Amino acid sequence: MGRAKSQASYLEQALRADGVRITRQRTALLKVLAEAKDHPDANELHSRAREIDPTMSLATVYRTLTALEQQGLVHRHVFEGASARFEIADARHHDHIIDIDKGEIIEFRSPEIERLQEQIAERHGYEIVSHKLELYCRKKAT
Amino acid sequence: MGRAKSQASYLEQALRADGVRITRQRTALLKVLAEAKDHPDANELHSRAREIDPTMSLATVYRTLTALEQQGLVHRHVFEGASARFEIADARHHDHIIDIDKGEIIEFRSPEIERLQEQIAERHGYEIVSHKLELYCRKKAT
DNA sequence: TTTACTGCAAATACTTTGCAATGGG
DNA sequence: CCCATTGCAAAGTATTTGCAGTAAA
Repeated sequence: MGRAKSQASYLEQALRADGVRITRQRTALLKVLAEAKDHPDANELHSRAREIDPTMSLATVYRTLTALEQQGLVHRHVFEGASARFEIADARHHDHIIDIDKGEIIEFRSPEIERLQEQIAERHGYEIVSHKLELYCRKKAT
Repeated sequence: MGRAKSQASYLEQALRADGVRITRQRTALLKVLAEAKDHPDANELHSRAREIDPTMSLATVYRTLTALEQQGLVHRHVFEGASARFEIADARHHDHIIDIDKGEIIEFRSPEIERLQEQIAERHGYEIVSHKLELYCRKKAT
């Protein structure tokens, strides 16, 4: 819980530094984001934030998320056939396994794949600005 | 051109085999798909097909694409912040580099990365049903 | 002839935006 | 006190769908 709290205040600092005002609604959303262990969508974040501040509107959730995303503080993931999901930007980049039955998201990291990606881009005369690797999976029968 | 023509009639065969009727509109769309060297979206396919059959509606484009996708004959790609793009399903799987300045799409293949993906899924107790690897790139300054 | 397919317009689903009121700094 | 931010409702996008008419096979 210390983790979540400090993460939230870190985000506030970062926003404030950019001349952004910390409102009641934003404090609530940041708290919800910092405490989320899953990858909630805007609607889910709205419900959770409403429990802290019932005046919070969905529009504000979207506006704040967009702002946070533009500062690079939050990542927006658009998985197949679903609405966008959000998570606090982590220092260490990771990709996702999507459990197509349960909708669960599992994070993973593969420096080895990243290296290969760089090589491929290089080979085509490009430099990677961002990338997306998603594995749509099903639990193994076994 | 022979390539495109035979590809189109192959798709017709495959559809027909499934009890799907080959209409004037569908013939036009299949032709357009087979001739496309890029990755057009529904709207673009609609414009191109209209030149062959002006009665073609956007709804029919979407309906036919959905049908083709369900038969596995066409792939739908949803790149960041853009509408879905379609291409005839290729025998050999490939992933994409997206030129974020020009919007161009470059295809590439990496059996090495595929192998690593399998390992990762395996390690988490999953089997991959499908995956998506997209490199959002910018031409190198050199 | 049968019934899958079509165009059209309306419906979705998610996200963004205009506006007047509110409140953070 | 000023202007960024808010809630609300309306507007956007991209895609899907209901319906009555049309046309493959």
